[in-house]
Amino acid sequence: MQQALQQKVQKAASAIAQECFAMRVRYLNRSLTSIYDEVFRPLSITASQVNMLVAIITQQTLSPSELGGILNIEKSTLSRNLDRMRKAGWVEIDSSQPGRSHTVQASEKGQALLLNILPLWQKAQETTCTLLGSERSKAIREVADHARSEIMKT
Amino acid sequence: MQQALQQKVQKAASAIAQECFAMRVRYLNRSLTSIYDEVFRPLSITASQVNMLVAIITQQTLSPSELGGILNIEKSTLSRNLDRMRKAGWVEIDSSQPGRSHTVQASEKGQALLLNILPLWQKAQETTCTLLGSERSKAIREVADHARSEIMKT
DNA sequence: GGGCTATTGTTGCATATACAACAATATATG
DNA sequence: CATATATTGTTGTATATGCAACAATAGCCC
Repeated sequence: MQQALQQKVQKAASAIAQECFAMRVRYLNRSLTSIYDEVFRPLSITASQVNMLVAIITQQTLSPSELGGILNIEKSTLSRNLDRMRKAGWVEIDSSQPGRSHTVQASEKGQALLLNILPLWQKAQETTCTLLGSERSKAIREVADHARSEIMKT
Repeated sequence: MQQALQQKVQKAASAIAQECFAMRVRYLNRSLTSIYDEVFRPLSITASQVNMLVAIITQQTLSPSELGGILNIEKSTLSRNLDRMRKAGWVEIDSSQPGRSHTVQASEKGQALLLNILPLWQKAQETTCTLLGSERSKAIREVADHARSEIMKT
């Protein structure tokens, strides 16, 4: 490969490495998810599942598609994630009205679990805050909440 | 379930929903990754693979474990991701010294691909900047780069 | 009402991710 | 030098994620 081309390639790689937003949120995702997954492990629940459980309990009852809208999770992903949580006994899914939009809600077991999750979550939250610093932690909230409001518009 | 307990559960869920960092970076990850995946689709490469290719080209040559350190990706994940990229012909993996640390580098095809990726990446980058606003975009960079420097210390 | 379209959910397939266990090698320590 | 320990990489297993295609239903327009 020519010298000139090589330099172009290097410059392109450097530019992307120094600027890319996707690379950065993906890095943060891996790093923070591992913190939360680790503290939740004694309860055999993942960070992803805690997120879903929290959203379901907050909303009391809702359809899978509404939940997908709130969390911006694709319907097929949600379908299988919910199925795992149903098998674990944390949520109940009412598919009685055939074909109609299903309803999802937390079971008693799922609600009780959340109370055990809370102190573990607080620990992970603190670890994260220490890692990022409190100013940057606030920034994460601000950015994500803004993105969510923008995405929900559409 | 008792009324008092129900309230505790609701409060816990609200607190987590309003504060959780993991929920937020996971949301951003899904939202931004889909923007980049979409623009890269014509080249049959994913955002994750672009990240890896960029890191490899920037470093010129390095071992899988070094790459894992840079991107904070678990070694087993990396092993399989690299294998897919090798099969696609974008990287070369030298395992000649048996048992010793392997070396990874981009192939000519991989380097040429990066030049085609660049304009698509710029488009995704702009879309993201419009979605987040330029101040918040800067904040993402600041937070992730700080986290990376903290994590690299250890 | 009848047909067209949009919404909702599932399934097949592929990639991304990580833990645990393993194998092989490298390094340190006595 | 020999053994104990640490590093490196792969493989088995499981969850998380999304696209495409499909099925079923709901809603709309005439």
